[in-house]
Amino acid sequence: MDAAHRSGCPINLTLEMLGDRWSLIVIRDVMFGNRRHFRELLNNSEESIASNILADRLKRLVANGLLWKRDDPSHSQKAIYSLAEPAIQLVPLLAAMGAWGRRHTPVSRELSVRAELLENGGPQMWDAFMAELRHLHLDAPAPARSVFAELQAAYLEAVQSGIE
Amino acid sequence: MDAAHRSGCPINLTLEMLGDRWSLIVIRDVMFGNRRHFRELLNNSEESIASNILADRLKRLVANGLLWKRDDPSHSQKAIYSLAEPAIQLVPLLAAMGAWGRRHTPVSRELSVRAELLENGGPQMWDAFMAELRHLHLDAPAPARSVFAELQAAYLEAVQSGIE
DNA sequence: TATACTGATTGTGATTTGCAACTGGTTGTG
DNA sequence: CACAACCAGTTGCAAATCACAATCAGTATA
Repeated sequence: MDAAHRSGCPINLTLEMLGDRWSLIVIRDVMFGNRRHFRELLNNSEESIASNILADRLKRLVANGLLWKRDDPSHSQKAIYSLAEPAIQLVPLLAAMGAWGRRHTPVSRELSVRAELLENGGPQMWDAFMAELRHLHLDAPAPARSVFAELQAAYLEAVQSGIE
Repeated sequence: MDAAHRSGCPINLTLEMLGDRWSLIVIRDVMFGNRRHFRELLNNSEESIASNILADRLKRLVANGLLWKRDDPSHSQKAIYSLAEPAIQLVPLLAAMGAWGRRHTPVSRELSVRAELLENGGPQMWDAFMAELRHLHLDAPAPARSVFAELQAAYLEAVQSGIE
């Protein structure tokens, strides 16, 4: 085992990889917001991440095999970040986090409708979502159901009904 | 909403409360190791937490309503830390973290048998475990099934079979 | 040529972390 | 009663990390 690790406990090792204030925010935005470029992640971030932190986290997540990076053919300087399989398998974890946060923290309604939908959908919905993420980020075929569209629709409806 | 929060997203708010390298380690040790005193948490910690960090985390977790503290009648200086309901509801989240860590990090076998059991047991086992935690940490009646004992037995067996 | 956009880096100060020593008090033992 | 062990922390300090704002050089667009 790598001496750099504090222990071989799965909870500890998960914490060592993702236990900071920004890593899962970045993954959340790539996953649920489909943000694939540095600037998209930087400017559309609800929590306004700093650019050096974002650069550092992207580098670390790529190094740890959670994201992967490729050139954008439309622009020689642009990079496209995608979820790797380990990050896709974080769906149940993020669903659990959303469910817990919805009960025990002061969430806003618009930002929690997706968490609610994902919680109620259960493992069946998570599997469908993961299949879709494999299509969007890896080379898997498109699944019949688009959980992404369902989540977006629910979010947009919540935003709309909040305005009017 | 409190202006101290970065956003009203449930994932973000969960991260603000628990997204550091130690908070969930402390909760894990109270929950799965049934460690209730400061020194138990300090000395038996697999990851060797520093005493000032432990003191800070315990204070924060109590302030945030995840743990609660009472005097130990057997010793005027001893304090007993217990899980509050929000922390008990972290069981599915910790199960998901364990399951992910088991697949994507270099876990040790002894320390991952509990995670495996908890993953395979599914929501039914998590509910039974939460009922038992409510008995151990709150004033709920004792449930018929002891998931705690099942987890400990599996862990001890793994340790045994590793030695011999 | 001017403007905006690309993924970052740099500099600075504030905060958090890790480590070791220490504190004031309590309890059990000879 | 003396003394060691134990109790929950606190203190001091160096190192690492974080947050914020300004900046960078190389594209693309007008």
